[in-house]
Amino acid sequence: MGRIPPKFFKRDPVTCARELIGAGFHWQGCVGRIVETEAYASVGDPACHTWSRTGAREFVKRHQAGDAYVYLNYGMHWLFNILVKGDEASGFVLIRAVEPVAGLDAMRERRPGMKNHLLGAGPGRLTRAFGIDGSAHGSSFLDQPECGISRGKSVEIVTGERIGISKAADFPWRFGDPTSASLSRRF
DNA sequence: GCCAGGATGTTA
DNA sequence: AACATCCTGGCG
Repeated sequence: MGRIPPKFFKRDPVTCARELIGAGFHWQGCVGRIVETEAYASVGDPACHTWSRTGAREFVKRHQAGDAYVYLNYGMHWLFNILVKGDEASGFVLIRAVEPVAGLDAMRERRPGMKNHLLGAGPGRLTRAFGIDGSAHGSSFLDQPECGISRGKSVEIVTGERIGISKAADFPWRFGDPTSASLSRRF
C-alpha cells in the first residue's frame, strides 16, 4: 500500500475528502483507517475558517498542500485538518473518524477505559487517542517518517451534511464508510 | 436510548 | 459572543 504524496492535495477539497475514505492514517506508531471526513472550501463556504478568520487565510497562503492545520475547538478538543491547495480550489479536509488499526496500547493509555471502536470515533476523540495537539499545526506530516497517509482498499462511500456547524449546514460535504462501527454519527 | 448542560480557550 | 466537541447525569 503506497504512501499518499503531498501532490494528492493539489486538487479540490471535496475530491480529496471523498478519496481519503478507506486510507490509512499514520501518526507516530498509531494507525487508523479513515472512515469519516469533511471538506471545507476557502471560497464560497461560510463554514470554513477562511470565511471569517484572517489567520486561516494566511495559513492557506503560507503553507503547502498536505500540511496539517490543527486547532483547538470549544476550548478542549484538537481537530486535525489537511490543507488542500489546488490551482482551482483550496480548503481543508477534516479527519472526523478513524478505526483503530495499530498502536492500540498507546491509544488506550491516553483513553483509559474507552471501547476500542470509539477511540477514533470523532474528530476530538481521534486526536486525543493519537496524541495529536497544537504542536502538529503547520507540519508537513506527509513527509515525516513516522507519520503520513497510505492508500487503502476502495470501499463503499456515502455522503451527508456536515456535522456541528450552523452556517452552510446543507452542503453535502461529509463522507464516510457506512459499514464502520467507528463513525462519529450514523449517516 | 435521549436530551440538557457544562467545561474550556481562541478568534474576531 | 461564537465556536468544524465530548462527557456526564437525569430520566425513563
